[in-house]
Amino acid sequence: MTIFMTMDKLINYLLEFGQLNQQQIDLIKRKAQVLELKKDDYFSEAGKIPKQVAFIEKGILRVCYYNSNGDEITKYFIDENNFAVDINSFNQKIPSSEYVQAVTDCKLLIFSTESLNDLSATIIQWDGIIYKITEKALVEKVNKLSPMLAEDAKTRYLNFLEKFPNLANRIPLSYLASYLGITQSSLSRIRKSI
Amino acid sequence: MTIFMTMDKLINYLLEFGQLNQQQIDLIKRKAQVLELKKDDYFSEAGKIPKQVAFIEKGILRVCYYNSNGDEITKYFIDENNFAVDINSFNQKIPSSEYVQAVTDCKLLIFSTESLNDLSATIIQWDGIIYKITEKALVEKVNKLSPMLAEDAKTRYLNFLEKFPNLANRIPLSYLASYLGITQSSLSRIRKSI
DNA sequence: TTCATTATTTGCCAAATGGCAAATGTTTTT
DNA sequence: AAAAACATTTGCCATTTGGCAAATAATGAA
Repeated sequence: MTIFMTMDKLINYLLEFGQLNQQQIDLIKRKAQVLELKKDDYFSEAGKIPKQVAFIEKGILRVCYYNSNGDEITKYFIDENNFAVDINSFNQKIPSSEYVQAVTDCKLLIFSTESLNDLSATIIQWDGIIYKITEKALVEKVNKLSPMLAEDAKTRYLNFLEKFPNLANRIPLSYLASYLGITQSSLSRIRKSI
Repeated sequence: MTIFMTMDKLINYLLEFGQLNQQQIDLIKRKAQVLELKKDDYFSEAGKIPKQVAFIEKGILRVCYYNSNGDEITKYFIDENNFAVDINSFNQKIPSSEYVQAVTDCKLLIFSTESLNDLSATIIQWDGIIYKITEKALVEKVNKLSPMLAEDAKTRYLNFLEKFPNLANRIPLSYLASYLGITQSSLSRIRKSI
């Protein structure tokens, strides 16, 4: 084991969206920092201006917020091989209204604002790659959410189980219930019925 | 009235996302074409590769698709001062799975793939502006859909009424019901209860 | 281990929504 | 105008989900 990490997942992921030569890849690796989060740790918090973007190499994060009613709502879960950031707050440099929290132990590769600026200035394809990644992630979220409206809660739960096997019983009911748009009691009954 | 259209809405909209000089503005205007759609006309159809992007200067479009059950689902409505396109299919040049249809008479400004390429090649800020617009539109869609899951159908209907006053009674029940994720009968009853 | 705290399940009943078919209303065609 | 086609409303009843509180289970602290 050397001090040079492979960061294979990150690099392979980036290469899906554009070409990079070895020199560029090395630069990207130098700019990334490893951050390990324990279950329940926060990656970023509401009220703060996000200063980092995370690539999830291992583990699962969730994005949540408090609605006008004071209820904590899980907006979505993000799993391995995806970037996590409140994109709006990050770009506009305004305080986030969301929390990003580890729901399992996580290994993240993080990029600071400055690192991203450097990469953007040095690697000509960088902005295009980031643009494609962002767009794809957002389109996926819309396409995921949209049909959920028409599904009943049981179907939504089963789809969640399919996407995140093993997770359902390791996170608080409240996380999952609010993501599914139902009460904890209802989720508990749905669980029992399966 | 000269042959030079003002296209003020489009230009003002673009200027929200970046600076453009007069020469660039004139070029953009020359690349845009006016397209008037009658209520119920399609701007683009599932199965075809989208070759145009539309800016809605007047009117309202809806994006819809058929789910695995064969039901026609309205994914969302798009109103004035927004761009409309199946971004995924457009960028990847793959057949769309969605229809984009006028739900009122519309006046659109359309850009062809070639025009957009020209603009991208000529106006240095173009890609950045389009990127910001795309990102904002997608983030808005996610932020709109996400809380709908937890709302009851009546609340979703009232929110729709607020955003699109006057539209609810001018479009088929089925468009609205499928957007709200409920049956037509339920929507009819909700209407009556208000 | 025991107690205290927190999370989950359950019972009970009310409210929301769906499914289906018939009735009514509207639009289009002939 | 009459008929046909289509859209919306309504009745009836089943199913889903919510609200609330109590019971039970799981977790963490003393």
